[in-house]
This record gives sequence, structure tokens and C-alpha cells, in this order.
Amino acid sequence: MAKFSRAMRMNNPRDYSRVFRQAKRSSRGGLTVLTIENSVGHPRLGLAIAKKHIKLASRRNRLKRVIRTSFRQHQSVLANIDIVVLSRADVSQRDIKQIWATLEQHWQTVATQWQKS
RNA sequence: UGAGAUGGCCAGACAAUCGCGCUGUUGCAAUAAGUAGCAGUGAGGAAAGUCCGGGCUCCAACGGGCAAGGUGCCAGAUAACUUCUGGGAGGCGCGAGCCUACGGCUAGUGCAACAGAAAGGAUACCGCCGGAUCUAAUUCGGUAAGGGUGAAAGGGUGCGGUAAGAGCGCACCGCGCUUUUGGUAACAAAAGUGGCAUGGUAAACCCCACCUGGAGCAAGACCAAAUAGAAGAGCAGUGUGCUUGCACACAGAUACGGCCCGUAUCGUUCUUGGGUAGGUUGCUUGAGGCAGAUGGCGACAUCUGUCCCAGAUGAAUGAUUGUUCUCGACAGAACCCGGCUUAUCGGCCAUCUCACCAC
Repeated sequence: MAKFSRAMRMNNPRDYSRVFRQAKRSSRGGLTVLTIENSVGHPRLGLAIAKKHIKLASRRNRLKRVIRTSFRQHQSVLANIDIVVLSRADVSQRDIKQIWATLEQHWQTVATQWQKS
């Protein structure tokens, strides 16, 4: 089932620094996605939305919720990897529909890069 | 009907599907954690800025003074306030109403470009008046009504007065002082008196009165791996000695090395306290909401009844679809309250004012 529980979040600074050092990157549509294998047994998602890029707290929360929902609905195609989604400077110009479409493309890219074992 | 004033309220609605936090409960599991189902609940009027005030926590502290900062018409409300309510004074508006940093420059010091004679116990450019001189304009004296300069010119208006004038005198206004009356007070009114002294500026220094200990939930409290180090206790391989827990000797492990010799290093287990990562707590029942009664012009207070209404922590409210309307702004809790300020699509209600029309 398409759940999104606590375990599917990255909530440790060490995990983040590992991803930032070694991950594969791809950028599109105002978002950058970093991916690396993990040993937890399921995919995990981390978010890094800069206050510099989206100034208002309510809009930052909104973007994070959209990304989480999209991840939840597409997690069945993903292998056991850690994913970190970064914001870029031009993300504030996109609306929700554009972000949604961008995320779908990102998930497909990631799924072909890391074949599910 | 139109134009306004004040106060209050709302912040798209409904449904379906997939999801998230918390609480309760029932299964699985049962040490904890977890997991599945069901039920309940889940951001704001500003949650924002962090500008004030308080609660709470820790630290400091006998009392007093200075410094520094803040406040500044009066009375009240309040836990407290730079807030609020009522009143006074001044200003704006036809009005309903609104605005005010509103103590003191007759304590002291300072400041005011340019213009102007002169910018504050003054002064005379053009004037006005009188005198003197060879009658020419000059000079001496008086004056500040008129002109001129300036944001501002040493009370204002009028009459008398005078050579011309002048608070020089008088009346009214303004100002200061005294008294009386009303008011808790700020203040107002009246009477008397003074005789122009006292220009502006105190978000200029300053004076006066009152207030203020510091840091903040990353406060504070508790639990507590691993590693290093500290203290204590037990057990310390084999043999010998005896004072029976000590001494001596020999072994043991690891590294170097093909091996021996050799060299270097090393007891082990448990407990205790401190404490890092991490976790728990503080964490939401409160100066609480709603309704009613009573007191008060009001802010508000008291009483009764009733309700439980977010508690996250890499941080929970979202996405998709459909229907509908007025087509949805500003914007996301982070210990909690009371305010202030700023942002904001639109809509509703109550009371009041003005104008026009009708009666």
C-alpha cells in the first residue's frame, strides 16, 4: 500500500551528508534530485527546501506536502535508495501543477537509473 | 436612495478516493518499540514583526544611593503595560466623530540658514516730530504709529493723549498672581489685582515626578549507550614459602619475524559517580471558551451553569476528482497569555450623521 510513515523519512544529519557527498544528481523544473543506495530495505525521502528560494513559510510547507504526496504515490517503482529533493532558485515561479508534472518525470528518471532488485 | 462615522462578526461550501500528527480503544505482538482496524480531534485574525507587559524556569540578591534606560494632562481598569476605559485641554470636520510625545524654556546652558537696522533685558534703514546752522541739505535730539525684511519683530483692538509718539492713561480681549465657587483630580467659572514684564525650541542638553536585578523552553528537570579517563570491590594460571593474603619464581596474550632467541606492550570481571550521542519531560486545564445574572457611564469585576477546543519536533491539515457560489486575499502554531504594529480578496450585522426625494 502507498503509505508514508516515519521510517520513510530521512531524519538523521549523517544520512543527509552521505547523500550530498556521493549521490547522483539530476535537475529539472526548479528541483534537483539526489539519489544513492541505502541498506534500509525501502526507499527514503529527504527534503531540503531553502528559505532563500521560497520566502513564505506557508508556501514552503505546501511544496513539501506536494513532494511527499507524489513520492508516496510513486514509491512502488523505486528501488531501495535514499532520495533528497532540493529546491532551486526558480522554483518559486512554478505552480502546483507544474511541480507535480516535474516530479513524475523525476521519478521515472530515478527508476531507470536504479533498477529495482 | 446616495455619501460617510463607529463597533462587532465571517475568512468559500459540500461530497468521494488516497494519505499525515495526536488521543482513546480493540486485535497481533507482548520487555520496550512496532503494526492493523475503529472512533474522536487537528493552525490564525493576524499564527507574522519580535516592539512592549506579565506568567513560568534558572541564576543573583540585607538595605539604601548613584549611573543608565523608560514613562510623562487627570482619574480608573488590570497579573502587568508604551495597553484599555471615562474625563479635561488644544486642533480638524456642516455633523456622526477623529487626532494629540499633552510635565517644566517667568532653574540654568545652548540653538535659529538667508534676509533684515535689530533675532531677545535690543535697535533705527525709509519715515514722523522738534532744535541748530550761511535756507542748501546736513547735523543733534525725540519717537516706534506707518513702510520695508523675515517662518517669527518685545501683547491685540479702539478711544483719549501728544510736537510726533508710546500701557503714558482708560475700556474690552489676552497674560501673570491672589481669593472664592464647582469638581476626587486634570480643569473650569467668577471677582480682585499687576501693568507688559513672560517670543520659539525640552522625540536640544537639562530639571522635576514615577518605574525598572539578569538570562531565557536551545529556560529547567530526568533517563542514558559507545569510547577515553577516575574510584571501589571480587576473581586472579602453575609451583614454593609462610604470618592465609602477601612475597618470589615460572608460565600466558598481542605485534615484529619463515622459526627460535630477542625486543615492545598488556591482568580480567563487576559496581559506582560524572556525563557525550540519543531519548523522555517541561507541553498544554488556561489571568480558558460559551451562556445567564448582578454591580459599574465604561474598560472590567463577581457569581452560577456548561464545555475540553492542535501539541508537532528534519517539524502533522495535503493531493486528485466532481458539484456549487459572491470564484476565495494576507498568510502556517513551536512554552503560554494581555496588547501594539504591519499585511489583507471580499462580504454581513448593529447604532449613528449629512444631503436629496416622498409623506
